[in-house]
Amino acid sequence: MTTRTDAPTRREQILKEAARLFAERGFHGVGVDEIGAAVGISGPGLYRHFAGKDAMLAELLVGISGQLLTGAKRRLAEADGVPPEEVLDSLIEGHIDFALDDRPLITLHDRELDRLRDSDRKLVRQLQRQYVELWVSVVREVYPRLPEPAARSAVHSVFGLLNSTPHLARPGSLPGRAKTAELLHRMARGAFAAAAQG
Amino acid sequence: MTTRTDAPTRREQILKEAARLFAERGFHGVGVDEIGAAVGISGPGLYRHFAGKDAMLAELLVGISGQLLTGAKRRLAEADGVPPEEVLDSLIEGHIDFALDDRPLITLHDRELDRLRDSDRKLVRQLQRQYVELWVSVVREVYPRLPEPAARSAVHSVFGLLNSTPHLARPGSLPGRAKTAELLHRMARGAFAAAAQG
DNA sequence: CCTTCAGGTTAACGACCGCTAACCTCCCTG
DNA sequence: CAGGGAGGTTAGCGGTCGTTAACCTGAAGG
Repeated sequence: MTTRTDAPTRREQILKEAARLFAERGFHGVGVDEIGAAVGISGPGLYRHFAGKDAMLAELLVGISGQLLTGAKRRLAEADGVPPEEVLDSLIEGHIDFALDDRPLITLHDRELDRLRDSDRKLVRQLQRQYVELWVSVVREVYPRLPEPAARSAVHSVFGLLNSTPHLARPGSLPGRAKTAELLHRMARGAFAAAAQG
Repeated sequence: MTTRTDAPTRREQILKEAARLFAERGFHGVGVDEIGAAVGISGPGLYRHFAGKDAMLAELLVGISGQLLTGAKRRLAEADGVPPEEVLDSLIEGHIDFALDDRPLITLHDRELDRLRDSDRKLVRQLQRQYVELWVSVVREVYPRLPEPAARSAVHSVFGLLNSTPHLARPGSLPGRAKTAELLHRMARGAFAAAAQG
């Protein structure tokens, strides 16, 4: 874990608020003035930190995809000799942590991809594909009888399940973060198990 | 089943194309000229059929929510004396049919709700809530030991799972509609079962 | 045959939005 | 203590977009 104690840079503030606003009202629904206002500067001041509105979205989406992939790779690298069931649990846990802690990013991740420049979109898709394939390989180790296309569909569907956290009640009303994480984890495992039981 | 054989009205054409475009590029990302062009008329001609762009989105979202709720109510009404497991299967089947046959609508359904006028948004949310509560009650009949908050979370998560169909490969490359529907169905049941196994 | 009206058309207006230009003001550093 | 860059500011330009206005046309109906 690389925990940070130092204050966030202005750039990071902007990205965080932009993510929240984009998730709430959509990329085209948010003006640069609003993003600026959210961090206490106004409008064109943002251009001291980013080339443009598109660049903010690109950095957010590339960051998310990269972070997910990097985390998954790390988990896989650390799992030498560990039974595949536990590796899958680790992947699920990592994804749930992300979905619960960075809901706006999860929302953006599958919602605003098409608003990117071609090159950025290709990069993000490539990272996403690697992430999916990594999951598929682990799932097929746990359930060798599951054909690859079905495994891939199952992985996408489980992502849909785990990424449903933004639709869950506003933080506070749900049975607590730990309970929610555990429920999601169990459901994901149950879904995979059922998928394999063809 | 109320199958239609007559040609779609211009209004319906517009709604269908608008749904596709909104799903592809987002509500704010589509201009009225594009919607018009998609049905062979241009721009302001749309205003002979709708009060404005907002009205199209509103009609789409209210329509989706209402259709889902109506279908679920019908399934429940037809299930007198049927074991709750089969009722749940019927609900799942209905939702999968919708998700597979109307992907753009499913996409819009949880993506552009916030772009609605207050009154329309309240209506849609009310319909959605009724739909969720209907599922919750059936789920709790099948799994009486599952507490209500957990059941509600589980239902939302399963919706996420079932609504993942737009992310599945373009039609044709996946293992066939029937196979996909069956896989999704199995996973949904597995997810619920695992949720109940606290 | 004239009227009416549904369903189009193009022109244009007003608002908004992303972005640039020009300028200001600290604070750091040689 | 000069000066220069980092990080703001406001004014404003150019383009886009939703919407309205004004006009046209073909088919139905008395």
